[in-house]
Amino acid sequence: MDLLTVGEVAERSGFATSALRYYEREGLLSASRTSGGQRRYERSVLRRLAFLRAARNIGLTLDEVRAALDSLPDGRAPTRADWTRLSRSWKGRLDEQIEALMRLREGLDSCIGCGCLSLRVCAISNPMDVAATRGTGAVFLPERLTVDHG
Amino acid sequence: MDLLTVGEVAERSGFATSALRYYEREGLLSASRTSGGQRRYERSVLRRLAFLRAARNIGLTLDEVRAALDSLPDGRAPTRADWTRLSRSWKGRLDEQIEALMRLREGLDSCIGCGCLSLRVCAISNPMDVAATRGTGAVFLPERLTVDHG
DNA sequence: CTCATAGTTAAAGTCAACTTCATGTCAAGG
DNA sequence: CCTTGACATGAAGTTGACTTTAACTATGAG
Repeated sequence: MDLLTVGEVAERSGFATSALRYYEREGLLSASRTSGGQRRYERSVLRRLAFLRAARNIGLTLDEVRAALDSLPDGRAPTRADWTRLSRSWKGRLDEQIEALMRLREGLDSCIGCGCLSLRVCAISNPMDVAATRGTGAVFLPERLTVDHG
Repeated sequence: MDLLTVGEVAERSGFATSALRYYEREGLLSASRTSGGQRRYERSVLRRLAFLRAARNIGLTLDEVRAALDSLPDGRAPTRADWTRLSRSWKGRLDEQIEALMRLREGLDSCIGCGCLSLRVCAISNPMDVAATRGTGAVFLPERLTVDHG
């Protein structure tokens, strides 16, 4: 058997079938159809899904994943340059995230160390002064990390 | 003026008034009312909101923030023990997050270094082997970081 | 007293990334 | 041929953390 059913792809990739159909609607995946209308996937879809999972793990949105995938012309395999470029940009994002969290942790460490009795005098819990001088909004983290879903 | 209006609290805390009302509905905040029904906040609410923002920055859900705030009896100021306990548990969470991201970055580094031409042979893009032996789902990150909103 | 500004409510909308549901069709072993 | 389990679709539901809307009221400077 050369082509895979949606169930087989689901099992092999770890994505739910509903997710696979969703990705197809979103233009991230494609599949041929049987005469009866059922999806049949080529094996290469597994690589694509692996890429997708890795990207999602790193925190990319589906829009970003789509952009990355679209930068790889459909027929050909990704070149070394493609892959280097993509993974390097991912690394940059990871670097940023890690740095932001480490800064946060540093603040927390000094706060535990100082043994302050009240939240009033503690820098990490009472960043209003910072907010006052820098405007409202993000205090500890870069914008991107503090704006979640709302 | 001893008590603050919702607008003043919004400006000083950086939260939108709609967020402040939402927090009140959710039992995270409280305020007295004027004869006309408008909210009037005590100054201490600013500390509470600072705590809230710090916690949210670290990635706690509102449920978790509520639990933390509920562990501080309403009338009294948080003791040193309270504060140490809370910030220590936050640090643990940060440590975990940082470690997960660093592991991810390491995989990415080795992947860039190896110069593999195809996603097929690359560990970070093609974790199916791992998935096959460890079951489906999280590949690079601990469960908590990979399960987002769905 | 007037009027702009700021406040009130309940209910519905938003966003991302899916999942669930209702209803109906396909594929393949016996 | 029949049945069972997998697959199809569109529409609606889920989650968390808010925001927006609509319709109305309070506050306080002038």
